[in-house]
Amino acid sequence: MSKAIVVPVIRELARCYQAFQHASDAHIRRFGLTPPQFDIVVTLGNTPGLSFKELGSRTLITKGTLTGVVDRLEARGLVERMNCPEDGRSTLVRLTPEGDRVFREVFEPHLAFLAPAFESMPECGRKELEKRLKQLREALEKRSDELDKRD
Amino acid sequence: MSKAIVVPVIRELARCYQAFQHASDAHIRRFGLTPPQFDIVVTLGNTPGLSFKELGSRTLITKGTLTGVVDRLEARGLVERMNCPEDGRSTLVRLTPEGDRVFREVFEPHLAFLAPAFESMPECGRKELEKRLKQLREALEKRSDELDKRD
DNA sequence: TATTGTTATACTCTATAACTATA
DNA sequence: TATAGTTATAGAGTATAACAATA
Repeated sequence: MSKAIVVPVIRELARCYQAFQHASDAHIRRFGLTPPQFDIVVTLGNTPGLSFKELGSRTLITKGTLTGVVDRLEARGLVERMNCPEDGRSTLVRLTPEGDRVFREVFEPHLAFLAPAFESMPECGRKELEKRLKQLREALEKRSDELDKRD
Repeated sequence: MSKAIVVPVIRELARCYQAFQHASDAHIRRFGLTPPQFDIVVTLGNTPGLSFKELGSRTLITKGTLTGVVDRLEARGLVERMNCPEDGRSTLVRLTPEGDRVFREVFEPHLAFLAPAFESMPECGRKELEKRLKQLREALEKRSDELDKRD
């Protein structure tokens, strides 16, 4: 019976992520960014720029949606589009200096704000959690591949 | 330095939940439900009905949004509104027989589909993960309370 | 032919604030 | 006065499919 095994862990995973989201969203909105926009800014942070394809696969935002989210960030001067020298079909997105400033001003305080929650857990507990989450993620990704294969 | 502590665990938490979402969303959409709609149906499953207030706090959907999501589920005949006998201001939402049927037909296969990912982890690993996630969640909830207090 | 990104469409979700009715 | 839910508004995200340019 799969239910007894799956439900308790899923519930905790979902509730934990929701708690994270809840703490994050309220904090992020104070800086005038939506969660997907914040996701993009953070993903682009400390990179030389990423293609739409890569940005999409890292954030799980599909390409049609991504165009819109990037448009809005571009309109606000936080990111810019660049032609990709290696592949004429590809467009790179990178943070502008202003975007980089926002990344640093938003991301660092955001982490500092969340830190107490993580510091309350012993070092070994965090390591353990990290390891188990990684295991589960990899197993879940295999399930997604399985679903894709059915099409 | 908070960054070194927070980032790796958050990243794994986020990636793991994304992997779960990714596997779930694709699966759920095959049944014609959006993720928030599925969330509502699952939350109402095996209950005698919940008030909007309770439904909102369990799913983290704010009240204005919730009205719309419930409207769409009601239009499809999956849920129904009922007056609350104890409090005239309150409205209860519960699954219709059809909604209950969908709950069982969608939720069980959904779990069965995800199960292999969880079964790949040893029993003690799941328990450990569950425990750590709960700890982290409680700590994160405290951070949210902290943010609320500032207003 | 396949891939990258854009555009177009239609709908859902979202925050927010004003509103109604009950308590 | 406070609370539960609705309505109104405006914007953002979403899936999907058709499209252009390049590989």
